[in-house]
Amino acid sequence: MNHCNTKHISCETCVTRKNSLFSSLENGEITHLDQSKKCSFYKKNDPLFIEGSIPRGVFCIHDGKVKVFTRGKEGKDQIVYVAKQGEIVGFRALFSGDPYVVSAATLEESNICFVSKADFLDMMDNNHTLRNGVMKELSKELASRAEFITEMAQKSVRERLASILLILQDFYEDEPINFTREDLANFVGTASETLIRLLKEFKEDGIISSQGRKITVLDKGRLLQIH
Amino acid sequence: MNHCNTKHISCETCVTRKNSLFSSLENGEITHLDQSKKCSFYKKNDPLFIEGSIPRGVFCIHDGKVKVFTRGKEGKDQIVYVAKQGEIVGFRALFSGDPYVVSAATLEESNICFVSKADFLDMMDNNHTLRNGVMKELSKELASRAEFITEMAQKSVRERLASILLILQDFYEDEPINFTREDLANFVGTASETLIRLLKEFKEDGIISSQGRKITVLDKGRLLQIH
DNA sequence: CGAGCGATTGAAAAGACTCAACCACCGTGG
DNA sequence: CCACGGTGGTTGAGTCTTTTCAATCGCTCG
Repeated sequence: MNHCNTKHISCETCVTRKNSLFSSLENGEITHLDQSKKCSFYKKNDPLFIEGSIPRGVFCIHDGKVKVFTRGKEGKDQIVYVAKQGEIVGFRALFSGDPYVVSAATLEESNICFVSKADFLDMMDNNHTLRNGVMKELSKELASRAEFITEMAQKSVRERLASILLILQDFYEDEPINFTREDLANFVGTASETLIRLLKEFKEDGIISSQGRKITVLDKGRLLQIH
Repeated sequence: MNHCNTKHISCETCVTRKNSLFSSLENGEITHLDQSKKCSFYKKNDPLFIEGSIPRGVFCIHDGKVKVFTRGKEGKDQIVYVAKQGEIVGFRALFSGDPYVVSAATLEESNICFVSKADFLDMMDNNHTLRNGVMKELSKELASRAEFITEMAQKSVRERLASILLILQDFYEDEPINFTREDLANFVGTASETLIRLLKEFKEDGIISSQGRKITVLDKGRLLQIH
């Protein structure tokens, strides 16, 4: 493992938790969770889990950002999802009993807690609200993937890039988008050369600006039109 | 509605049910289900539900086949899933409280039972096995969509067609694939002209044969290589 | 018989990919 | 301090794939 254990983050006082799926936990549950979970610091690009391996629990992002991707054709990654602070990653894999079909890795330095499968499933069984939250999450994710399939299958690379930039602008809130060209190409599903040329066009059209690898969306409206 | 109510199909003796998510129901539950559900006959291409409308229950396919699709760019449909006998369609939408983001329609004449949202959620609450089955379904579906995204984003139309033919061959078991070129194009995510040209090539290469709209896979191995 | 729809073909144009080369930046070790 | 190597970013040119548009064909249904 690349990441290392780090100072314990208390669930009880954790502000991130309050806005997460775990917001409904009761005191007893929080205490138990606090005792059994493991907190780790991840450097940029450290893996959380890898396609084909067996799920042993879920990952709770205290701070930082994570990409979820599959290894596609000739080892080219395809990003299917990005998660940030407050999101829980990897619970989808716990129910089927199958190995992961996706991998996850950090996009930047992150603090992430690990909750074992047994603990998570126990909480799911006992806590109705948590269970409903998880079901809701699964449904939303399923819906968003149906839309993403359509996006990928029907749209040109230019249109896909516009959509992804909108997704990422939202994901990064105020801050500029901080993705390598490679990762961006792996999200849009194109060659990095093509991606770079399109970014250049968007830049010339005043739709985005960029400094180094950081991209800022200037004209959201125009991106929506392309998309 | 295009479909019409039809002779009641008894859940108790239903062979289809025994291999479905509802296999775990107990006698009391079956009786209740039997009383409250509605059975209908659907002609080919009749809609089950439509993107944007509010989910009111789930659809249980007694016999027949169903496509699940989104309306994409310029009204072009994108098929994201196909379901057949024994599958329950539409339960993904019940948990989020949001309108459908996909539509569903029959691919052929089908008999399909409708179970109300309240009944379905009640059974979910009370029946642990059903609940686990549903969670498992959701997870599997999520996994398969992640792979499908990668497929669509990274592969050429030719490769995508090969994959889809493999999926459909499995779906149709022994029988020939019975899809309009339009639907096939809407699954692969391409123009129907392109689809037709590629089918012709596959046919010339002896990989498939076709009579009218029916397609038979002759050489699965070669399709796997393309894919 | 004629309308209309799905299937098919052809030709031209647009889009995207590949390959090859080059640049720019950054951290390392001499 | 600077040369070095490596990685990620950028550009150009040629090629292949895919789309688009237009036209034709064949069949079914009223």
